[in-house]
Amino acid sequence: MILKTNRKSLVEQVAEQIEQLIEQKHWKVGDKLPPEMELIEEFDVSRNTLREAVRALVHAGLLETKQGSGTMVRSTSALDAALKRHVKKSTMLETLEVRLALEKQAAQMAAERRTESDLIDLELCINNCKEASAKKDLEQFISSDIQFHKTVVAASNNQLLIDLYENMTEVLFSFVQDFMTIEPLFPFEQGIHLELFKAIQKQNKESAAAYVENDMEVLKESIIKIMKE
Amino acid sequence: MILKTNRKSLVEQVAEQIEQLIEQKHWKVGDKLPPEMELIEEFDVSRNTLREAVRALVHAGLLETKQGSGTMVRSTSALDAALKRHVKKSTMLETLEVRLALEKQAAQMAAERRTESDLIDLELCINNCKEASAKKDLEQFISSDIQFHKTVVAASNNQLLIDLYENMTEVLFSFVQDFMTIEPLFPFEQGIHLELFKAIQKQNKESAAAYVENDMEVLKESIIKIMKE
DNA sequence: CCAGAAAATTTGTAGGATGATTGGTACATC
DNA sequence: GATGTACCAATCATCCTACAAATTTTCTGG
Repeated sequence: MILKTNRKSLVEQVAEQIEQLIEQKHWKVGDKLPPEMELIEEFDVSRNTLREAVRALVHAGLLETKQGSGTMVRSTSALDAALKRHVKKSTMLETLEVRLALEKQAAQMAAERRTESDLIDLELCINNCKEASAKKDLEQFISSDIQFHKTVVAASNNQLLIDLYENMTEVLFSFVQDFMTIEPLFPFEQGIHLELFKAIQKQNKESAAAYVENDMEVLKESIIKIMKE
Repeated sequence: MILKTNRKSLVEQVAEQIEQLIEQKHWKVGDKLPPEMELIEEFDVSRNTLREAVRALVHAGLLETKQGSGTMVRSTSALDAALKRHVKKSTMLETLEVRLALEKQAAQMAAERRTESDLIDLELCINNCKEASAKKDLEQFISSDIQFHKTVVAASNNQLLIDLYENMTEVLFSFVQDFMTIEPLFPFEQGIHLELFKAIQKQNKESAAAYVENDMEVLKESIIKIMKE
């Protein structure tokens, strides 16, 4: 067996190290990286090499550079940027369908694995929604609603699923938030929340999945309706 | 009102153009890009700027450079590389669960939307599996099996779903292909194929989903079993 | 203290020089 | 003729210096 010629380029080595330092929270989101000159000395490479490494991570969405100011950490994961770019080429309905797939699975897994702490979190979200609904505060309702769904997915305890779901949700709502009025849906959404919560509490997989499907179906129809106008 | 300084860096502009040229099939997968010097002239930028742009796309997985040889197009989508990097940090079971979510949804959608042509494709895959099974050809069986599942997902007609599913599948099988012997599963897999095909043919959503779930459950258990050894 | 100018800092772009790797060619050898 | 070797050309990798442009910090005159 012959070993692969695995000699990575200097640029890739530096990029990898920076990525690791970000992942290990040595540099956190929002932090400013040391200026090029210092990094050059630390990594012991030329300015070109360092710049190519940094530029690769900027393109990937992890870093952000501003001329004259410096380089900042923008995100800990390159998946966000790549998914967003890719999803932009898809239609809203396609994205919605994928989100449905993920949330349905997540709801079933949440029903199986939910802890007491998950239930407490979910109840908190439900109360926030109720509060927003009483105040007719659309913005708070939407954000609480999203938080509820995210909390359901979080209870699945599958990090990959959580990451993908959050991306889908984010992209979807950046699509619709401008022209969508979901106010008439308030009572319906709250009903779903409560039923889904009960299903997860009782660890009833099938009915949890059914409620998610029901919810998505309504959301889908209202999106289709809006798009026809 | 003053417009934001929307001036993208030269590097990003060049990278974007190259990305577009790849997407528009001006440069196809496997093609060799012109050497740096020519690209410098075409884009009218400095060597550094061009190299930073190319390097960003190399890191994203779209291009591949070999010293002395040139720069080749490796993929048309950056999602592949990003997902792979991200999924590598997940466990195999997490990946499997996401794949289940996607395929279950896809099977239901396939049952609703399948065309006659989809059915023909599926039958072809089934026959290939049968053939491989008769010859005890493990490699052909696995590749035909994967092809069958991909064809089911393709019948969903949702490109985003298809892209995500293919990535999950690819990563999973690169995990297991080395040490997994699924030969004992031949009869079971073929049974599932046939039942799933019938469900899709009869446009029975529920039973299509059930068969996928059944299939995945068995695969999951056999993976868990192997990992314990 | 404060506004505005000046200086320092930092990233962006340009161009050149040298080294390393790859692919191919010509030629000698067997 | 097949094979191995030496050489050459093309191409990317790395390093260097220089200057431009944007931002932040410091200084200065009132």
